[in-house]
Amino acid sequence: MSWSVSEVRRMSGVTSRTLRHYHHIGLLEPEDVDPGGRRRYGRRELRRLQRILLLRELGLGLAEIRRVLDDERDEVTALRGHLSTLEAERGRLDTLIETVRRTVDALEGDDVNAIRPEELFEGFDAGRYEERARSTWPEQWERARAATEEMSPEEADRMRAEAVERMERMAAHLRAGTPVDDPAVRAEVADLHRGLTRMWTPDAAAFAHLGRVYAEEGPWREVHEKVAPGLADYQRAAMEDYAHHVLAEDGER
Amino acid sequence: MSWSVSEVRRMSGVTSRTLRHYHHIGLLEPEDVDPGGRRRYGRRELRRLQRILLLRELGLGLAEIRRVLDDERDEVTALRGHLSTLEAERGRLDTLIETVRRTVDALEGDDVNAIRPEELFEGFDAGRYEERARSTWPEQWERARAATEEMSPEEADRMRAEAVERMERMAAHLRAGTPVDDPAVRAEVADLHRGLTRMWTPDAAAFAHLGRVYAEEGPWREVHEKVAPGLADYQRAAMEDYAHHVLAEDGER
DNA sequence: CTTGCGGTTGACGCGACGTCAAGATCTAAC
DNA sequence: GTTAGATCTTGACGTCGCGTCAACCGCAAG
Repeated sequence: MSWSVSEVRRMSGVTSRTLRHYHHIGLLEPEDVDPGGRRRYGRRELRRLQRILLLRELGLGLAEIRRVLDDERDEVTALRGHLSTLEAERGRLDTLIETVRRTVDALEGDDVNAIRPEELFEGFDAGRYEERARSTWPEQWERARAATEEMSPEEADRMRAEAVERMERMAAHLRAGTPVDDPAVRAEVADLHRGLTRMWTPDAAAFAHLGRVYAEEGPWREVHEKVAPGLADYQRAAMEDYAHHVLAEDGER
Repeated sequence: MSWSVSEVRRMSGVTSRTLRHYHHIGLLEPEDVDPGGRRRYGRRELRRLQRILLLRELGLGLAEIRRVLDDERDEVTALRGHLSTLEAERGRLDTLIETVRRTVDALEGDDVNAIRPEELFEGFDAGRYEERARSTWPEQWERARAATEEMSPEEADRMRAEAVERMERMAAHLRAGTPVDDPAVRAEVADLHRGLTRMWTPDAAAFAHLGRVYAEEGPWREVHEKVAPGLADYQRAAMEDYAHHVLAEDGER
């Protein structure tokens, strides 16, 4: 008793292409092939196909399925390994979904979540930092002061708005659990760095220091934390990573 | 101010291959290409790359990203669409994980979940059905009776064990939410059908009827429900589908 | 003899690149 | 000027599980 491709197709619902594929990769060989080259499947093959389909439905890859069926690799072990893969995947999806949802909310500007720059920087007093900046990098401080002085109010507003946008994007990375050395975060920090070069060009040490200043207790930190909890520290870590691995000459691999 | 491939790589962490890929598919064109053919990226391109990386991190495909960036397609709309895709995917994963977990439990034979055939068929009385079977298909009933009479006790045990295994597999399909016309379920039912042919060869009507008998109130149903709630009805549906679409000549497409 | 069915073997396509392989070009050292 | 070495280029194949043509072949019925 043996069955042709179309009979197997009718019985099991798999397409002939799938059967050919399984034959090709040696996962399911026909019982025999008649002189005309047509495949014939016996009872054993149908049982095997049945097991293949069950395991496939459970999400195992064909290579893994072959290992289970041929090497008689322990099915339970294989499935348990697969299970943790699946759970990790679901965890990834969970945070991804959460991140996308928040990003949508932020972009929508729901009035509730909307952060207006004026409000964010309200009561902001950089005075405390001026002193130190002036004494540590007097030249850069002078250039920065000159640059900000030349700015029109509209320009200043736009800069603040841009800063908020950057914070929002950074917060998205933070919520996604993206490591600080990920390309996307690197690109973001690189952009921040490029933005700063309009006033001065911080080297590795200065850039890392700036990150730490942002994260210190004080108005800078508050502004960041108002956008998202943990943002200040996250950004500091990202900036330090950038300083070490990108700006420092000896930091590259 | 422009940057070479390796500079961009250092800044953003993307590989040169990725940049070439994005160039190839027109997602990110270099600002210009010098006479030697080397790519150079400007500030605009870096900003674009940054947005690409953010959207990619949120799980969007490159085609979708291009649509958002070029046609200025609404970012929020795109993300919301994406969000529902992600949520559907997570739902799929949820049931998949649950199914795999239960399958592992069943295979492990945790003593707790182990269903011993003797126990399952304990107190089983097919007598109520014999009457009807004998009157409806007298010939087949006679063949079945003869076949079972010839069986050794070991054979009978093995048959019961096989029946339990089949029920377990069916239960896995049920819990996975697999539709009854899925290849994997078809293959399972086909196997059941082949098993029956050792005694007789039911046609479409008889096979569908057998499915309904299994699902009726009574010991057959109880045996199935003991393995998994809903199994009796699920199997009936699967058998009816098989009868209509596979066994019936006019049922195929 | 033709038509049609059911089967066959390639081969490309998908998505987002990784990974060689072979050659071209730029930079610094000699 | 030459040459080594770093950097960069363009192909092209591999991944995973098949879907989807395209072209052809053998067999039975009209």
